[in-house]
Amino acid sequence: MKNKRLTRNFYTKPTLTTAKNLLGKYIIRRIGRKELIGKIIETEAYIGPQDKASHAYNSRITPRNKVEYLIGGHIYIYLVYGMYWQLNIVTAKQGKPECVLIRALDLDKIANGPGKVCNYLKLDKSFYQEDLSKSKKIWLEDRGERIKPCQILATKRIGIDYAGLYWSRRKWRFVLKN
DNA sequence: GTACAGATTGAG
DNA sequence: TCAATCTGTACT
Repeated sequence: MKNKRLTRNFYTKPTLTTAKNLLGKYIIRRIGRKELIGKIIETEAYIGPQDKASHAYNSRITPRNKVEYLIGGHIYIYLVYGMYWQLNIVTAKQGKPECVLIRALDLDKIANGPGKVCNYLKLDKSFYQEDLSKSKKIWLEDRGERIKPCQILATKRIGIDYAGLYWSRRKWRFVLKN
């Protein structure tokens, strides 16, 4: 099967669906004439208005999170703890502040953590609001790998205990087994 | 202009 | 288990 760039309609599906669909897909980052390619092996969903752990909880709109309200396919990238960049992919339709955090990639080395993902892919603020369906610098491809439901592990989310047990225990983190 | 909290990481 | 670390955000 031919490598296929993911188009807009991949990103506009329900967020939990897209979070699972993203597993096993490839992220392509072009730097000049080089390409960095990594398989997505871990994702985490954030569903804005209802999700206390989300920046868009209670439909908040700030200059930082406003891209979450755009139609799926845009990049939401931001700095946390003053040191680490977090790569998110905006999902769902326009007006719905939902996104998926890319937590881990498999490149030549394993990027097992959101901060490392951005470090290895050399992503920073300049990618804010980049459109994955059009960008020449970064996009996603389906390389024909079939992921079976039994390969997907759903676990509780990470690093958001402050949001309370109810939200931190939601199994919205998806890991690709091996 | 200023206070403040954080979707992590790596060391112990 | 736990603290380093510092930018962007939000509010005055």
